[in-house]
Amino acid sequence: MNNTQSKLPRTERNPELTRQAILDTAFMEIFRNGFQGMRLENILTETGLTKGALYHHFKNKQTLGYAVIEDIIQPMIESIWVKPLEASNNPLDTLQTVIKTLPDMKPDELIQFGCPLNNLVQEMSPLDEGFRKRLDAVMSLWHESTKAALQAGVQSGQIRQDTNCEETAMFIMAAVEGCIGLAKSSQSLERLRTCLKSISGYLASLTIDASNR
Amino acid sequence: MNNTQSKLPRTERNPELTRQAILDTAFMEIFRNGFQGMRLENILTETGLTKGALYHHFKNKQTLGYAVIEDIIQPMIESIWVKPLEASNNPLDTLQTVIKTLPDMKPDELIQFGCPLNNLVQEMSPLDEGFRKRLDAVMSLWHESTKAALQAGVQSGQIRQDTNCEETAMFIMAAVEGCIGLAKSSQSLERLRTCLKSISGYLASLTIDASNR
DNA sequence: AAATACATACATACTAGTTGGTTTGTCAAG
DNA sequence: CTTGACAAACCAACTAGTATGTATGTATTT
Repeated sequence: MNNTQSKLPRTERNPELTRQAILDTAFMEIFRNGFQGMRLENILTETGLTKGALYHHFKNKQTLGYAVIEDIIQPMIESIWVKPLEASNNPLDTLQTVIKTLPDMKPDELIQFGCPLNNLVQEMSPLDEGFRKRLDAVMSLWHESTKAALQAGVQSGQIRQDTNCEETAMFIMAAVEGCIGLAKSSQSLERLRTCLKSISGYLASLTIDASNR
Repeated sequence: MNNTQSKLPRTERNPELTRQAILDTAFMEIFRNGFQGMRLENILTETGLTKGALYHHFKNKQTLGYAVIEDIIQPMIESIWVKPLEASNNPLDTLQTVIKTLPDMKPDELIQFGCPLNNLVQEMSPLDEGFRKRLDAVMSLWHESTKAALQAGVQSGQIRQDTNCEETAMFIMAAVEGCIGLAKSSQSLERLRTCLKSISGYLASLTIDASNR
């Protein structure tokens, strides 16, 4: 009787669905055009909603942006990085796998628009402290799980004991974002793959057999 | 008699100075707020010019953006990376030096606003093909000089023969941009330094003595 | 169980401010 | 005296945000 399947049941009221539809659309608009380039009007036409609905659920454009970070981007990072690494019994291998399979998820979007998290960091961190804090919090989540994966590699004897996991984790994050960003200027999936491959090479250089110091 | 010292001589006419003043101011505004966030009005107030002057020298906002890439950002990349690497008789060492001394140039700006080139790549590449092409051209310049430095390292016997200089150069660029971008979310110069240090570590892993394959 | 009261979830219409861009005029230089 | 290099005033489009109205759901009272 009730159509919870359809995205936006016009006749019925479903605040949860409505809010989620706004968030999803806002995310894609921000992903494509940046936060400053996002137009509320586009969200309304794409969702079929009106200003009243939007401003009922969100105080203003800024807080809508905050909500996109917390409710869309953070869960995204958690599902791609945090959860797989936590669930794995060989986090180092999982880390390699995640990096390697990254371009397979949504190749077109990844090449064209890059990383939603990094995009917002680069655009909004210097402009809005509220953005910066929330984005930094997500980065910290990612950093912690990556660091833990490396520490597991050290404990399992896969990685050299003298590895600074804190710094190495940061470098891996930087490298991943750098690779994705680099592919954007050339719009080349091939370039992204080869660039990510270098990260694997770097990780390999941290293994015991690769060192003879 | 003529005051070429002052930025903008009001009474006299100096189209070259005027154009440069617009470009310089536009660059800083783009650097801080992004291209979409840049307001022509701000450029006018900061330069003391009017709409007439701006639209005399530039057709529209878009071509002003293009000119900033070609006349400001490209020379910047050339002076920081290309020229030092070309002039050096030990390009690999010079590469290390450039990376290491990067945070010393304009630390505050670098942490707060990141890399002007990468900022524009991330923001505008997906939105405007004209931007993408021009930005990709600058990236290619940077890539060529970095690749040449690595090849010099191979020829001098500092780097392993089996190194893929093309791919490694791309990875270094990605890593550099990634490190700068990472520092932005935390606004930490310290983090930038340690992150860049990891690039040196990676370069070290390419040297002959570090490999035992 | 029905009526009342109130809150939630939107829709419609409008506004104030912004912003890129244009038109026209003017002054200096070659 | 013609062209280049600006200045001043203006315009049309856009855009976030608001004011107001309305339909629907829900709790309370009787």
